[in-house]
Amino acid sequence: MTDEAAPRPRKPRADAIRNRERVLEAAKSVFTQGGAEAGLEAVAREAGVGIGTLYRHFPTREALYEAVYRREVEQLAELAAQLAGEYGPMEALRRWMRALVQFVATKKGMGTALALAAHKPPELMAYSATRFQEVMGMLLRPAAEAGLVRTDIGSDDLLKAVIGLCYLQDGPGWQEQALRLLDVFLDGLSLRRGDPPGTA
Amino acid sequence: MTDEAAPRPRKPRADAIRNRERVLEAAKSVFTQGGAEAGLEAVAREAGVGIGTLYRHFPTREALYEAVYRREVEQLAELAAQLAGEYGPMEALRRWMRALVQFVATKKGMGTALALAAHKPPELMAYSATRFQEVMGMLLRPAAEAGLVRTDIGSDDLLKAVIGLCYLQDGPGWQEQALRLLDVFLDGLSLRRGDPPGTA
DNA sequence: GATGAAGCGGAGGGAACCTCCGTTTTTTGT
DNA sequence: ACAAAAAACGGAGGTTCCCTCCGCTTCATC
Repeated sequence: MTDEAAPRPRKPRADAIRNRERVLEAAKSVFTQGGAEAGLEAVAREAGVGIGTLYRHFPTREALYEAVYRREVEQLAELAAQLAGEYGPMEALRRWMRALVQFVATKKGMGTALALAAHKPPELMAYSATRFQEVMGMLLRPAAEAGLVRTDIGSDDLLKAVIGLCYLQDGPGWQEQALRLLDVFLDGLSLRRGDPPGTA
Repeated sequence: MTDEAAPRPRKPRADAIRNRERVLEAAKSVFTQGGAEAGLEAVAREAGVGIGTLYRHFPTREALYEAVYRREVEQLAELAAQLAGEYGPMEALRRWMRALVQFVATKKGMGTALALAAHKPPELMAYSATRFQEVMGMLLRPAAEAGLVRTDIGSDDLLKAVIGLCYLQDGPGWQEQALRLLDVFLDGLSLRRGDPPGTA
């Protein structure tokens, strides 16, 4: 009942962190390839850890799904920063949005599974939507300031547009089509016509 | 290779039909209560048939999901005809839309599972959307002809509205809220204000 | 009724889930 | 550098569910 004093929290163990990361990597790979209901033991094997370790880090299947998802969102956000440093505003924007299409693509196979398990996705959705919008803004602003794009389209519009483009489609070969439509859209967004946006 | 002549198709057995129906009924109950990943043996038990029988009728879990879903869509359509005979246009419409809300409610728990399993849902979605729209039209037309509702709202709008109402919400107590919103919406649709829509 | 096709049931082999605990690794204190 | 203890590891194995297979029963037909 007396509140516990400072019990000197330990530094987290290095192998624990490493293993956690490995499992996430493996899970992403396995789920992407084998569908969302792939065996967890397969994930553990791929990660080179015991099944017990997997369960300690992610007590339920759903927890694992969620962690994978969050990690990918984060990586996508980091990609934006990287692209912004490497390319001009327009090209960075284009490349990032392409990556976003692919992200959504893999999620259509797996994210549905996420939605199923628990009903925690509301918070998750909000989280990723916010995160993505931040990133979009980060990429969009420089382009706007350089006078390269229309200024009446906000990052929220842009995000919705991409999601919309992806969710309208469904057949095979769909991804290509979505990417094509994305290019059209970005051309429309751009203010300078005529010069090929091509390589760097 | 020679095309087969008329091989005298047999009349389907009575017990087979009966059992099939029983399984569907049981599946609906079990899935609604215990979630979409409830054991299939539980379904068989509830239906009072052997597990083998279940698997003969529905070779995969997903096939069972789909059949349950289709059946419910069909029942909901029949309900419309019945309500149209029993109540006035406005009341029939209201009652049916309430049933639709509840339908969507159960589907949020189970339909997601449906989406997961195979990627057949595009066709399923189209099917039910079409079916529902037919029914909506059937209920809406009399109300419109009797001058009870605005005529600038079509059955497609109405359907989308309900789905929208349901999908915006998520917390507990959500269903009540959706029903309340539905009432508001229907009041807005109606041309005669002031009289309580209450009992029959 | 007789007959045989169609359907029924449930035992059982296999796969996946997840817990539990003896062993190993890492951190911390000296 | 070393020892002690906390934390994490691995995987055997109990449990649960999946789904096939086949001998028995029931129904439609003749």
